[in-house]
Amino acid sequence: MTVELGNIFASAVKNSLFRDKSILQINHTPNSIPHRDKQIEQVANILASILRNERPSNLFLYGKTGTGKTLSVQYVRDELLKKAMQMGVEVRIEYINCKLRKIADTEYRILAAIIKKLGGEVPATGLPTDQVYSKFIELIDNKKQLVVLILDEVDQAVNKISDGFIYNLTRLNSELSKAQISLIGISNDVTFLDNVDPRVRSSLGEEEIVFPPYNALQLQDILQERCKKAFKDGVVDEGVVAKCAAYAAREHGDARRALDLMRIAGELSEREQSKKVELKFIDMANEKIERDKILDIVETEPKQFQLVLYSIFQLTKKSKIENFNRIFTGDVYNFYQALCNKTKTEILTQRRVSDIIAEIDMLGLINAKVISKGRHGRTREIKLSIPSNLHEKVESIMIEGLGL
DNA sequence: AGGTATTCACATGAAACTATTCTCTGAGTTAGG
DNA sequence: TAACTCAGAGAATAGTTTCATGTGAATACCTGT
Repeated sequence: MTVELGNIFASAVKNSLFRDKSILQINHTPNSIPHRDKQIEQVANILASILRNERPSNLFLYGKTGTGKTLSVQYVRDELLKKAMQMGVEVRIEYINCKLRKIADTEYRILAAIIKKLGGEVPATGLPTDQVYSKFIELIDNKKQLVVLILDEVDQAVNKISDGFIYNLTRLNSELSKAQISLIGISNDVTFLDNVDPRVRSSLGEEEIVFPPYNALQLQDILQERCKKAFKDGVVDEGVVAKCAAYAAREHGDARRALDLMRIAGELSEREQSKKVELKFIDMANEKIERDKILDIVETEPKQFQLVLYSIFQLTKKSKIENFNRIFTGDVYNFYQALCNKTKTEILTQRRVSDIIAEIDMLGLINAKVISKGRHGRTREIKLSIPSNLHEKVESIMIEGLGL
């Protein structure tokens, strides 16, 4: 039996609620950035010295996710490059996201990524790091120019690698004869500069700018503006935008989250053949985002993580039946060992499993709290924090993934 | 009763090891002149 | 003799093990009343 797809497609086109969905996508760069005037101005002020051919101060930006840091810097960068072009000033401003796994999450790879952006070539491995440094120097020092490196999510890089590499970068200026480098560090972690080598702190933090979270009203503005362009007229009510903003404001004012929510709510409304984006779709979108995130994590984590998670899963189940409500690291490890024997997998040390538990905690799948049981030692008390309507689905994914 | 010292069961840290992937180098091999 | 092949040395990285040290508070152990 053939399904009549023609109708589905036809109505999909006709009933589209979107004018331009890409406006709500996270990589979209809007041409105005509301409620960030002050920060943009500050960044611009500091970088403006480029136009006088002076090296700008190193700059450090921090604020939670989705507070417009990256967007603001990109914006200033674009404007500045235009201006510099007009004035014939030699500048390179390169943006590197230090969190991208396999691309720029180690000292070597960050350097390699920069070099690549500057037009050089570096093999993925096999070269000593200092050789990569000299290649970098060679590449930029051939003429008088200013090089600004924007390092997004530096905190990630630094606690993965050590702060030595930022120090190296700042120190590089003394080895350059013609060119000069400035750094712009961007971090989500407000406390990042506190636990970092003082030399790095003073050089990277020559100037600091804080991006506070958006409040619900500001988020509403942002959403309002984008919705006007992204959706067709009359599709989104005032109340819907307000609710969406309120949801995101609860999550530490994350604009990215708000936009995602809006976009997915739109998609869901379309799928349901609704003429408008209704309030209930915001709720559904919220659930869907959460759900997709969890399922994605569970599917993509490596086998050992799944084994540990599966152990926690089973123990949680057992604890409900037998009524002993608390689960500790030791319990998990025992179950895990048994599970490894059963699946003929090699058993990791408790040390490692302890770290894995901590990592699963970071991912938000469980809630692990270090507690002391007094004479009975110190452990993590572990609680599953996957909503119960997903349990079945998650369990089947793991069973399949582990071949149980 | 009130105070302190112990002790448990891991947490947390640092270093070292392993396997894999990749480059570079130089010895040995090959083919053409 | 130039070009080519291939093994071995050296690097980077991810994931782990080994060794070492840290730790919060329930309990055991005193002490003096």
